[in-house]
Amino acid sequence: MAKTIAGRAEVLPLLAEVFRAHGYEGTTLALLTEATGLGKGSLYHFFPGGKEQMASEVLAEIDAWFEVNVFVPLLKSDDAKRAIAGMVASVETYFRAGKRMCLLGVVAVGASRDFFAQQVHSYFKRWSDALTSALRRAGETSAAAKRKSEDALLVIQGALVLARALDDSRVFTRAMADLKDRLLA
Amino acid sequence: MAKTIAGRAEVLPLLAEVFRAHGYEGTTLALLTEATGLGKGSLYHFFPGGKEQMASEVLAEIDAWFEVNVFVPLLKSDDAKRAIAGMVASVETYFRAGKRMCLLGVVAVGASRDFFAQQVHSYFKRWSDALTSALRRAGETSAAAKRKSEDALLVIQGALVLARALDDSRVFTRAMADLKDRLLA
DNA sequence: TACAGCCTGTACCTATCGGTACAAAAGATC
DNA sequence: GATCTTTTGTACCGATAGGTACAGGCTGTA
Repeated sequence: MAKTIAGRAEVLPLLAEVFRAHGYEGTTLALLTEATGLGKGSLYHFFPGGKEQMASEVLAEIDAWFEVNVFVPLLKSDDAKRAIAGMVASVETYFRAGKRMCLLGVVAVGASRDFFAQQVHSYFKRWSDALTSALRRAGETSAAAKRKSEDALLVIQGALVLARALDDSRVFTRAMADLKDRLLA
Repeated sequence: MAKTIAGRAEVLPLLAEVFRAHGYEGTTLALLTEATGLGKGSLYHFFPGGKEQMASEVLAEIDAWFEVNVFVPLLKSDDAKRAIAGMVASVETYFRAGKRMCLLGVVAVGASRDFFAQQVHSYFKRWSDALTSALRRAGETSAAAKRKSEDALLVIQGALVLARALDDSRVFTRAMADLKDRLLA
């Protein structure tokens, strides 16, 4: 019982890295068994829904991480500016200073978006709403907060893409520094 | 002879749309034959290198389009500000107001980046350099021009990702309007 | 109309895809 | 240690992947 849950919790991050690196369509069962050390038997035991279920659960886990570490602080913190700065810092560590892609973004870009449209939409919407809330509490007008929050999300995604395209993670680091300034200006 | 070249020129855009919509790994020969109406025989006659060659030539064609319509104007125009505004307008039409993905970005994000790293890198680097040049001529300092140009590229990519994730092309339109203001400020 | 190219459709190839079946193993429970 | 459940490896499945072979059709030029 306890073992099962523990096993799942250990396996999900490994699956996540494969999906991140290869995208949904590029990820094969062979890649997944290799990365986890688990045979197909085990994988399908834990995830009877196969590849699609694995991706969906990985997405859910990432979502949960952001919920706890990013959205809630943004929504509940007494010090909104501090929460915003914290968000930028979290994002920077989470994406390994630009060396790690955003799986939600990767999925959004591919054809698999249709399968996970709901999860992808919800993730970005909730993030945007949380940041908008913090921005308003930090003194922005409602309209400005909304615009800035949308801008922030798109800068993060774009910085990840460009850093990878140019194979230069400093692009991401610089963008995060600029973003922080712009959000707290 | 003439027919061959014409055929190629007609086929490439059709291939491009398939790669855009499905990514490199998600694109299958079946999809490609369906989209072009050409059988495998014809496809392999034109592109003996198969899927990889098709993608590479599509990338090259897109690159050429940007070279002519974006990079050169940015580099050579007498009126730098006008050229920058023109770039934003071109980008907006090219990406169909956010409904069309950037294939170079899509490739950069996937595992296929390794195959096309050179082409992807060159595209973004040349774009960035061209925009930097225009910004300097428009009165920016060298450092500010470089930063703003990098920022512009990343905003474009990010806006495409976020617009697709939220399934709302207005995200892209708004981002382009903001971008124009920021570049010409 | 004959001939020489280019072009195309069909059949076929092997490897791998995602997924299933199931029996043996390994753990837990008593 | 016997029994019952969870976990695993292996073999296998049909479908499809990307790619090749090649015979014939089509096109121009003469």
